[in-house]
Amino acid sequence: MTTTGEGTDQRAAPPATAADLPAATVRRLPEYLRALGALSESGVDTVSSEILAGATGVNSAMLRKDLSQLGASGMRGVGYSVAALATHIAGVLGLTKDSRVAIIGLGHLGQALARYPGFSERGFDIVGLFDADPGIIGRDLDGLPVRDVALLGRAVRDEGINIGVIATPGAAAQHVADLLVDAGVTSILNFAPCVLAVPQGVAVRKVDLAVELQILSFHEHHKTLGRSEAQINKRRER
Amino acid sequence: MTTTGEGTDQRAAPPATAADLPAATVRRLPEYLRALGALSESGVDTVSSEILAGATGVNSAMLRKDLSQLGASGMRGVGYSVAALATHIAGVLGLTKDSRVAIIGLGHLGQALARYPGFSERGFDIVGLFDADPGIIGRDLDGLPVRDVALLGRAVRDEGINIGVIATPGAAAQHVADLLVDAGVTSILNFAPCVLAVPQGVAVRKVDLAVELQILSFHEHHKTLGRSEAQINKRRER
DNA sequence: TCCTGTGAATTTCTTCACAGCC
DNA sequence: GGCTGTGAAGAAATTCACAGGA
Repeated sequence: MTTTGEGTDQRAAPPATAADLPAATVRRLPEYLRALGALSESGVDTVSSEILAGATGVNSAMLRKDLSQLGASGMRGVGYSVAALATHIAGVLGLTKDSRVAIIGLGHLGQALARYPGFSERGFDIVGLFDADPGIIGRDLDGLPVRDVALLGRAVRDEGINIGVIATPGAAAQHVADLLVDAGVTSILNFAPCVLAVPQGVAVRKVDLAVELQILSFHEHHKTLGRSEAQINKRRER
Repeated sequence: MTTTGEGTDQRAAPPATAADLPAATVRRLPEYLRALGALSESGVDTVSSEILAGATGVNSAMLRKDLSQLGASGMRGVGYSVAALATHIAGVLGLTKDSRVAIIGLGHLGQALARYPGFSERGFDIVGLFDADPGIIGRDLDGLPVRDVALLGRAVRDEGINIGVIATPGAAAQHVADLLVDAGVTSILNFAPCVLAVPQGVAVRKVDLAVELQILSFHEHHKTLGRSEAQINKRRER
């Protein structure tokens, strides 16, 4: 995973809530949700764990275990209600209210993120764009102006921004993270190739595009040595 | 994370090679490499596991275990040679020879990827751009023309492309993956929001930007519900 | 003394396999 | 018969803790 910022909870057993879901389960929930959306559009209204697992590349027992941990419940002999399950997962993920996102750093990647339709489609409103480069400040991206990063803290407070996406060069990323944290943001998605230091309680997820390619490079490099293991891929008719 | 394509190895013990590295270790190697590069630029030439672990956000015992599995070896009482370790890791990852990458789908995201300097900086040469949209085919991106995706198979073979990056809409992704696989590509990085079916032996890694935000949304949603967390502000370090 | 390398313990994640309900 | 929910087993990943070399 390419992720940091997880909190470790060593507190004496509190009443179990959805907040106690294993990290591995949380990672899979968005995937389930996407598959459910696709099924829903195809007019399917009930689905078995076997089918849904196939559509998301996981084992069906794991899927059932994940769902039972949510408190979601299927019907024995029948399966899960697509609509009910989607609603339930969306609720657990907190997608019932839209999040307000700021993107900091509007180079090529930041601009692509700003225009990525997948964000607004899934309830993430991009409400602020910030950069430090005077040559970029003032530009307009699909109706949103790029503002000076010096205005970031105030904007976070005034505009209810709760997620920050950092797409700056590595050298600027820590400074931006500090600004976000000081303004009260507790969720950060970091595309810069560096590890961010943040206080406990702030969640950081990191996506490094070059890292992904390097992992592929490893597989490519060692494939000749007679291995395979893709296994998620049961082959499929096509 | 938000990643797939990892293998589970249930084969009877083959001669141990670098190819048998645990998936979790492989995922961390690029991160170590990046940190080593930064140290190297700062003129540091020896580093302890404690320091390097700090720079990459992992536990020092895990770092040592990872490195010892590579066959890399440090000097007791001293640490690791930054240069030697970087060379060693790059070798294991197969970064000694440049990879040849094709990007398929040149919407906003694909264009940003095509221009992302991090790829070429780390030895990934983008040598082909492909799209199905006549309005995009023929455009020029920093000197590379966007070609018709119908030419993809031939280009893979003629130009030695060994990694495919899919940045198309979800509906087109499986078709593109099939083209890549049929042409002999065995490493695919998928940005489309769907699970790809590929034969065994093909490595697929998936990056879904919206998934990352949804995971953050979960943390955001449950942070308030989480127990008091009296000392959310442990603050410190950086 | 400082730091690596590693067995053992621990925790987390995944799969199996089957009881129970429709 | 089909399918969920789950205890128990198994595998993987992580951390501990310390022996031993420089």
